[in-house]
Amino acid sequence: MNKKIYVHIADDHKILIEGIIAVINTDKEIEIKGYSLTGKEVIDWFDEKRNKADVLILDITMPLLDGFEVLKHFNKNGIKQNVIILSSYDDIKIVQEMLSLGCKGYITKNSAGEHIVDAIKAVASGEQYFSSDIQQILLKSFAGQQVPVGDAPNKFMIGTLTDRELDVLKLITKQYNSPEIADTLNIGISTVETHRKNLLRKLKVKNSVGLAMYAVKNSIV
Amino acid sequence: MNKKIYVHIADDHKILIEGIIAVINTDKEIEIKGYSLTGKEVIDWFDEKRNKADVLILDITMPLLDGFEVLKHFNKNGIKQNVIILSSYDDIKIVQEMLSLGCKGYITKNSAGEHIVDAIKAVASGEQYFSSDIQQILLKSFAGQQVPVGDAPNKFMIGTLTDRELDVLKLITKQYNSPEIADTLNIGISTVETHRKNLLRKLKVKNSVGLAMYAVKNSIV
DNA sequence: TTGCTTCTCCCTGTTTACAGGGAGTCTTAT
DNA sequence: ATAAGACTCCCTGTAAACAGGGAGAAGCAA
Repeated sequence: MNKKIYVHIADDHKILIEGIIAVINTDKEIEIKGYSLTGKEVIDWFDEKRNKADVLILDITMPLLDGFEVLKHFNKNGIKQNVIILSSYDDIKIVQEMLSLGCKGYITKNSAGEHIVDAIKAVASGEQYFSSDIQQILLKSFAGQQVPVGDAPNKFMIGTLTDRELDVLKLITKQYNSPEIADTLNIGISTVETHRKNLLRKLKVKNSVGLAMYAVKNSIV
Repeated sequence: MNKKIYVHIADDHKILIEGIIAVINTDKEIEIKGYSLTGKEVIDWFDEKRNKADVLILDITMPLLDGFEVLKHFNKNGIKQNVIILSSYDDIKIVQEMLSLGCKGYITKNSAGEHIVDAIKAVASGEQYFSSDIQQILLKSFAGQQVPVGDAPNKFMIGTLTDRELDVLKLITKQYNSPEIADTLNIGISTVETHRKNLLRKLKVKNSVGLAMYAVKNSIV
């Protein structure tokens, strides 16, 4: 038998984590090396505490920092980490975004537990792994005439949004006003309004509602 | 040892169900008698198949029919069923709505797995059970001067919106401002703003972005 | 008839968003 | 070294949204 595969799990629902641990523990080859309930905990676990894991099971929706931000942090700091996204989202744009951020696997929470075990082993050995529903939508996006039709300009613009603009946009969709956004991001209100102006201009929408609708259509939220 | 407690689980995430089963199986007193992935499956399981369970673990967010609809169906058909809500929502209004619909327990997915076992045993013996975070917000709602009983939570206000309010809401999502909406509907700006106020109050959102997000989530647009 | 709801419109304010500028610092790439 | 982009903050305004009231007309049901 080869050496054990060490796994870290990040999800904001503790019950789900415990469940996954229970499922995984049926396999002698895999060992859980800790878990996190927020994106910040994940980063701390890998950064400050210098921990290591062969595979990170990562949820997208988490407090403080979400899965996107975690992967961005890894990339920015040159951390090479095998990541399997475990999410309830099966949106093609989210999957593509995660792939471009370097995740090695993507399974939905609709999957059976055994698939997690399969995914972990596959990714640990350098392969990729996608649950069947994700495989299907990936195939469609390749075979079919590429993504939804109408928003060619939008799709183009999404990449041109800066990190900070995305931060502001996400908070706008949470019904934060400018002072609240400023407070959350620790920047001035003027700065928030500058980002707002640039968002309105870049995305060619009229007002905050347009920003929110854009965010929804493009699965930013 | 007394007789076993039979439990049915309903959640749209199969992984979570498997996890809960794994956690519950550590307790000899409790036995899983089936699970459902949608609200419709739950109703079928209890109705058509004449199955019984001492406790139903019920998620709120599910396809076809959600947790609210399941409880409403039980009430309408005179089915007395011990229900524990297992949800990621910790909103006081949702908790109160569920209590008024007759649920006997409410635990969040942030809870530890052992709390599920505790909750099942408590509810099976006729008691109520709330996880600590739910207890806190319930206490707050009693202690604080806020008594938000009158209105149901977001998801169920949709039926209470009037035709005119829906007209306004749809135009808001198209990034119309109040003067433009007034012009489109041939009514006064004051009237539009009255509808806006009522929408904000009924749907319990902060601003137009909240209205737009609500419209998207509830497939109004 | 009485009561309820919807739809309409008005009033007085305050707060926020939007428009259109400028400008300094910092990092990154050429 | 210079240029470009990102991020930050400031200014002056106007337009719109939000908050909390009141109130009349029409329709419908108990």
